[in-house]
Amino acid sequence: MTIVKKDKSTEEKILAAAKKIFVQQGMAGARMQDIADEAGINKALLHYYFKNKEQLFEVIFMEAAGRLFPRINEIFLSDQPLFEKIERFCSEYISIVLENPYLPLFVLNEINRDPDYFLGKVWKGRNVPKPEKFLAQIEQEVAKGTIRRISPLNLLMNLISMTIFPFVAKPMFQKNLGLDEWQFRATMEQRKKEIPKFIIDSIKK
Amino acid sequence: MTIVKKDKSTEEKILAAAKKIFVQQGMAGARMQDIADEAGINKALLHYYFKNKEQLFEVIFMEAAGRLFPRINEIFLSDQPLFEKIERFCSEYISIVLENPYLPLFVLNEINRDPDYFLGKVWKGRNVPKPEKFLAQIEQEVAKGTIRRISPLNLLMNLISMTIFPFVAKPMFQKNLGLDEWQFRATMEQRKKEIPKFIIDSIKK
DNA sequence: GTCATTTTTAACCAAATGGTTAACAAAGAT
DNA sequence: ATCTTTGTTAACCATTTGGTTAAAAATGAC
Repeated sequence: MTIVKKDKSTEEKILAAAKKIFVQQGMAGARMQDIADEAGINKALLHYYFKNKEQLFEVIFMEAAGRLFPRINEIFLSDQPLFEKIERFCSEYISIVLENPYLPLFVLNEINRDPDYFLGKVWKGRNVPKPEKFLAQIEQEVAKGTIRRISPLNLLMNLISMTIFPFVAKPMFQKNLGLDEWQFRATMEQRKKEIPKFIIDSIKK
Repeated sequence: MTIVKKDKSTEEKILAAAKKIFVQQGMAGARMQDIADEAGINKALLHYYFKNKEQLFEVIFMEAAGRLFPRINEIFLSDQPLFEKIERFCSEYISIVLENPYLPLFVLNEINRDPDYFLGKVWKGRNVPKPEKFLAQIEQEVAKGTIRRISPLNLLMNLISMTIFPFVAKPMFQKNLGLDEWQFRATMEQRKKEIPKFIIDSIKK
C-alpha cells in the first residue's frame, strides 16, 4: 500500500488558503498576496485561476453560506414534532459549526457590510430559510395548549441566538471566561442538550 | 432667545464621521478619504486632529467598547437578587444597543480580528466584565433550591446570547423575517420582558 | 522527439491609499 | 495694527495593492 501524499491540486490549495484569509480578515482586510503566500504560489497564478478578488471572495462566501443555511431549512421544513425539531436544530447546527467556528461571524459580518449583495446572491438560490412553517407550528402547539402562550418570533430568535451566538462571540467568551479551546468545545457539546432542555422547560405546560 | 445652531466642532464632526464609517466598514474597509468626506473636511485636516488611522480607530473602538462593557459589570456586580439582575440586564442592555444597533457586531468583529490587541487595550481598563460573582450567585440559588440545577456558564451564555445576538444578526433577521426598522425595534422592546420571562420560566422551581 | 497546450513565474503597471508639506486664512493676544 | 497661534487647504509623495504581460517550465498528444 503506497502512501500517496498526493498534492492537493493548485485550485484546492488556493481555495483553502482563500478561505483561511477571508474568514480571518474579511473581504476588505484580505490581501491577494497573503492568499498566494498561504497557498504557496505566485500571485499571478492566483489570477490565472480566479480572475479577480471579488470572484474569489464570492466563491468562498457562497461556500460558507451554503454550509450554514441549507441545513436550517431542511430541519425547519421537516414534518417532525416541535420539540424534536428544536433538539435536532441545536445538535446538528452546533456540530456543523464546531468544524468551522468562525464561519458565522464571517457571514454575518459580510451580510452587514452589504445586505443587498447578499440578498441578490445567496438569497436567490432558494436555499433561503423559510421560517413560516416553523412559526406556524409553534402557534399550533400554543393553540393545542401543549406549550404556553409565547410569540413564535421570540421563540425562534431565542433558539437561534443561543445556538449561534457563542460562536460569534467565541474570542470574547474565551478571554473573559478563561476557556481554552478544549473547554470551549466541551461547553458547546454540552449545549447540544442544554439548549433544548432550557427551551422546553420554559415553554412546556 | 437666539437660536444658535452652533456648528459642531471640527473634532466632533470627525468623530461622528469616523464612527459611522468604521462601524459600517470595519478598520480594514474604512478609507480616510471617506471619513474626511463624511465630515465635510480635507483629509489633511483629519491628520491634523488624529495623527493616523490606527489612532483614530482606537478612539472610536474604545468609545464603542466603553459603551458596551462597563454597564454589564455594573449590573453583574450589584447586590440585587438573581431574577432582578436578569431583568435589569435585558432591559438596560437592549436600551443601550437600540441606540447603536451596529456596535455589537463591530466590536465582536474587531475582537475576532485581533483578540490580543483587544485584550491589551480594553481589557486593561478594569472595566472588563467580571462574571464570577454572577456565576456564584447562580450556584447559590441552585443550592438554595430556588432554581433547578443548571450550569451557571450555560445560563450566562443563554442570557447574553438572547440579548445581544438579534442585533448582531439584525440585517439577516430583517431580510429573512421581513421586518422593517420599526418592527425590529418593537420586537426588541418586547424582548426586554420576554427574555427574562423565558429564562425564569425555565429555571424557577 | 516535436509540437501544441496548460501551468507557473518574475517583472511590471496603474490606481488607490495613508500620510506629509508648505502655504494660506482665522482668530486671539498685545 | 501687528504678531503669534491655531485651523484649513491644495498639491504632493511613498507605499501598498489588485491586476497584467510576456516568457519559461511542465504536461500531454502524435
